[in-house]
Amino acid sequence: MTDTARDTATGTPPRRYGSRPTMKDVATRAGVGLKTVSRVVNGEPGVTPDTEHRVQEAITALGFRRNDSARILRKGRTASVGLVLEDLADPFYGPLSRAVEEVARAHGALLINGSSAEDPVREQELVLALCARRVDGLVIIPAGDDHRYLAPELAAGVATVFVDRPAGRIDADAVLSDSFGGARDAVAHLIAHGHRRIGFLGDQPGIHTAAERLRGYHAAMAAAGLPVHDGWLSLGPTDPERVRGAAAAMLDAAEPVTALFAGNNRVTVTVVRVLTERAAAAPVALVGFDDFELADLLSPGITVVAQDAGRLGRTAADLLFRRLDGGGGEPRRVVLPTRLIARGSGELSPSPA
Amino acid sequence: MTDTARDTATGTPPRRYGSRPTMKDVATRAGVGLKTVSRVVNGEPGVTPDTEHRVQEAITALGFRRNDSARILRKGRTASVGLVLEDLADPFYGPLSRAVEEVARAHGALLINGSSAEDPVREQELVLALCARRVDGLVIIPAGDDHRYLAPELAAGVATVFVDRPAGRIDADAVLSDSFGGARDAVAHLIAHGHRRIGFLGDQPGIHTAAERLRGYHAAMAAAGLPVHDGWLSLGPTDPERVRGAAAAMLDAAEPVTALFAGNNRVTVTVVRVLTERAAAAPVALVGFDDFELADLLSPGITVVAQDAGRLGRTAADLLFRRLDGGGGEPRRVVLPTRLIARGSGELSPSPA
DNA sequence: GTGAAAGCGCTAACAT
DNA sequence: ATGTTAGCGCTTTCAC
Repeated sequence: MTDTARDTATGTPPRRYGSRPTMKDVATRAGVGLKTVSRVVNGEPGVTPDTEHRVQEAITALGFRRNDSARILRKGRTASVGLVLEDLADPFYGPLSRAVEEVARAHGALLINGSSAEDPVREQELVLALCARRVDGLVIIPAGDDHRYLAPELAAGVATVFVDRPAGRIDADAVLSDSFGGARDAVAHLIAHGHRRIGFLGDQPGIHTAAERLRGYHAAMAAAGLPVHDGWLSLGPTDPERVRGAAAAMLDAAEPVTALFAGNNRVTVTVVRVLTERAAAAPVALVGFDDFELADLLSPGITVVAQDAGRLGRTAADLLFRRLDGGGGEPRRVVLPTRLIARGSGELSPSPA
Repeated sequence: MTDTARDTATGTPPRRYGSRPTMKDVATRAGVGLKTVSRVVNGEPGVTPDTEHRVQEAITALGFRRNDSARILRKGRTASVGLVLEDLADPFYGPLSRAVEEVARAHGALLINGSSAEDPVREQELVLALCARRVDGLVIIPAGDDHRYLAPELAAGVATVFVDRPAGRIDADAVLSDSFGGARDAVAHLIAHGHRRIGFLGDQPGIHTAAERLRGYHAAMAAAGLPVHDGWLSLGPTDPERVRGAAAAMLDAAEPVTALFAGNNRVTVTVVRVLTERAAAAPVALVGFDDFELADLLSPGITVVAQDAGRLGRTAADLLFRRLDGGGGEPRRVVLPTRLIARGSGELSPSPA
C-alpha cells in the first residue's frame, strides 16, 4: 500500500472535521482502483455492474462528493459562466439574470454572479476574480467605459458578451436594446400629442444607454423643429432625491414642461410619485423607458418604451455559448427593438398653460 | 532548466489560444523562482522591491492571472458561497440576493447562485453541484422538504443556512419571517373592519410559509369565533390563471367573500388585477403578504403584511459567516417580525350584501 | 530573501 | 474490464 496514513485496515473513513473523502478513499473501501471510481463517478463505460455497485455503495457510505476544483484544474474547463450586473435588486435585472441562468443551465453550466453597484472599480475586481476562477465565459453589464483590462482574458479565450451597454475601448460582442430609436419614438409620441416643452430625466451621461436616449430625444425634437432648452434636460444618478429635485425644477419653471420622458424604470417610478403628489396641479404627460410591473394598473396607466430584459439575457447567453462551442468570427453587435406601449400617461394633452 | 517545452530562450510567452501563462512562466520570464512569484502575487512579505518589480513586469507582460482552481485545491477553501433560491426574477428575491451578496463581498467571498424553480429535484442537483465546487457555505431557500441528502455535507463542515423556510428532516440553521403571526394580524385586521367571510389565496400547501400563513388565518378566524368555509380556502401554484380562477370562485359564490387575504406578492398582484377588472362590482377588501413596489400608488393603496427581504438575506448571511468563522453551537432558528402597513385596500368595509 | 520538492484530488494516457 | 503513472498550477514546508 503506497498510501499515506489517511486510512486504516478497518476501512474506517478518514473523517476529521472539515475533511472529505477522496476517490482514493472510495477506491480503498470498495477494494478497486482509483480509476474505476473515477469511471463510476463520471458514468463512463467499462465497469461491470457488480463493480459499479460496490463502488456506489462505498460512495454513499463515505458521503463522497467529487471535488470539482481538482477536476477543473485537470480539465481546464469550469462549466461555469460569470454574470456581472449593476444591482441584483433592480427589477430590470431579475428577468435578465434568470434568462442567463436558464441558458447556462441548459448547457450544464453554473452561474457565478456579482453586482458592480455601478462602480467601474468594483466591476473590474469582480470580472478579474471571475477570470481567476477560470469561468468559461462572461456576461457583463458594464459599469465602466474602459475594458482594456480584459484584453489578456479575451486573448486567452474567455468568451465575453456585453449586455445593455457596449464594451469600452475593446472590441467585443454586445447585445443592446435600441435606446436611440426607443427614446426617439417616445418623444415623438409626446410631440404627436401636442407637447412642445418636454423634459428628459436620465441616467448618468457617462452611461451609454443614457447618452443614446438623450440622442433619441434630441433627434425627435429636431425632427419636429422644436427647440430644446437646457432646463429641460437632467442627467445624473437615479436616486429618488435627485430625480425629485430635477423634476420639480422642470415643473416649477416659468415655462414649465408639459411632458416628461423618463430614461429608465427607476426614474419613471420616482416621477410617478412626484406627479401623484402634484395631482392637484395641471396634469403632466409621461413616457418611461423600460416597462415595469403594475404600470398598467396605475391611473393613468404609464406609457412606456418596453425592452425585453429576458430576451436581452437570453440572446447574450446564446451568443456566449455559441462562442464557447467554437463559433468564431468578428465580434458581433446585436440590437433588439423596443416597443412603445400606450397606456394613458403618454397620451395626455398639454394643459392649456 | 527543468522546464518543459512550454517556454523558449527568447522569453516569448507560451500563448497558444486557450492556454494561459502560469506562475512558472512568470518565474522563468522574471528570472526568479516559482515561490517568489507566488509571494508577489499574494502580497506576502520577504521580497525585495527590485525583485517584486521584475515579477510584476513579467505578470503584466504575460497577462498572468492566478488560477484559483489550483489555489483552491491546495488551500481547501474556496472563498465562495452558494445561494439557491426559487426564481431570480421574483422581485422578492432581488433584495434578498443583493443582501447575501453584500455580506459575502464584505467577507471577500464570491456568490454562486441558481434557481430551483420550486423543483425539489433541481434544488438538490444545484446544491450538490455547489458542494462539488466546495463552496464554503450555502444559503438555501428550499423547494423540497427533505434535506437529508445534505447530511454528509454538513458533517464535512459546509456551513448551511436555510432562509424563508426551514430545512426538512435535518437540523439546520434557519432564518424565517413570522408567517403565522403576520397572517394572523392580516386577517384580524380584516375582521376588525367588519369582515366575516374572508378568502385565503395561498401558495402550495407543501410550502412551509403557505402552511404557516394558513394557520395564521385559521387562528384569527377562530379567535373571532368565525366559521371557515372550505370554499374560502385555495392553496396551489401561484400562476395567474389558477389564482384568477380561485378568486373568481370565491367572489361569485352564493355567499361571496367580502375580503381576500393573498398569501404572497405574486398572488396579491394577480388579485389586484382581478379586483380592478371587477371594479364595477361591490368593492372587496384585500390584504397581501409581502410588500411590493408601487403598492402605495394603486387606488386604493394595497394594505400589506411586509417582510424585509433584505434583512432576511443579511441575517442569514451574517449567521453563515459567523459559522464559518468558527461560531459553533446548536442550529439556530431566527424569526423576524412582519409589519402590517395599512394603505386602504385592507380598510374597506364589507359591502352591504 | 529566495527556491526546490512534495502534494492537494482529480483526469488523461497508457498499461495490463 | 481494471489499474498505474504523470501532472494540471498552485501553496506548504523546509532548506539555503
